[in-house]
Amino acid sequence: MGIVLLMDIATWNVNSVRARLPRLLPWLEQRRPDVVCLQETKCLDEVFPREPIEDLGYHIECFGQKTYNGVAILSKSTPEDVIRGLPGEGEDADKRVIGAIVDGVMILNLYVVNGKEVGSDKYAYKLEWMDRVAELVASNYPMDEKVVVTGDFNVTFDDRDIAEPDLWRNKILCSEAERAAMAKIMEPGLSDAFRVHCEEEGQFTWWDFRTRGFQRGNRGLRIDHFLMSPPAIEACTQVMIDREARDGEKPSDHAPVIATLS
DNA sequence: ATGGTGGGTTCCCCA
Repeated sequence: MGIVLLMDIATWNVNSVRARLPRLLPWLEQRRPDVVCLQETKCLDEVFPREPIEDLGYHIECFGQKTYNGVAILSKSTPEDVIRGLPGEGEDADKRVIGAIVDGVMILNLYVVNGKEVGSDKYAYKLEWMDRVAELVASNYPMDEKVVVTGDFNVTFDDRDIAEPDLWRNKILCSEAERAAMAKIMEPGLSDAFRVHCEEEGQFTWWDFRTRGFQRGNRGLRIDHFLMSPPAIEACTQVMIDREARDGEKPSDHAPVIATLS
């Protein structure tokens, strides 16, 4: 008799955890995910809004900075073996990585560098940063364990992940080098869990505020992902994009994505 | 259309 696992793991780029509290708190109450990986929390750990989230029964592990970036893991069970940042980083490095083991599942939560524009300095930084993530995954995450690498990857896999693929051809979030960097992260044995369950095009997780892409006919991209090891893929029964959370008053520009392991 | 909107901070940056 093994342990019965029934676990909803969510990922959500909230674009400021403090600004998003009026959406995050009711969403936690409604969806009650067991684990929530947040990105772009945009605050120092000492001002992370712990109380209202703890009141809903969540442990909080956060790794933030002022203004930019910031990640957190909320979990109903106590997280173990928490890691913050990439190996060898200095104190001033971007806060983009937090990991933990929750109920035996090895979770790695990433806010991947955006990269601004193909060929820019930030683009080079993105590729180099993703290379370091690949190193971490290859050396510290055994593929015979349940491994879930999730977050905002700022990379699409193929044309199905892009509302207007010809407009985005070889642009940021869609270039071959970014996709190769994704493939390198996944090389030890991770798969795109969403595509195990859904082959359809037009399934997006991010819509640009500036072009009003959500309101103007679902003009989005799929850039928030669940990469899973074979035992996690085996346990994963569905991956759903919660479009409702992208609608309404003061949403983030990203929808949450929820994976169920059973 | 090299913008647009939104969040955080500072008189602009990042997405």
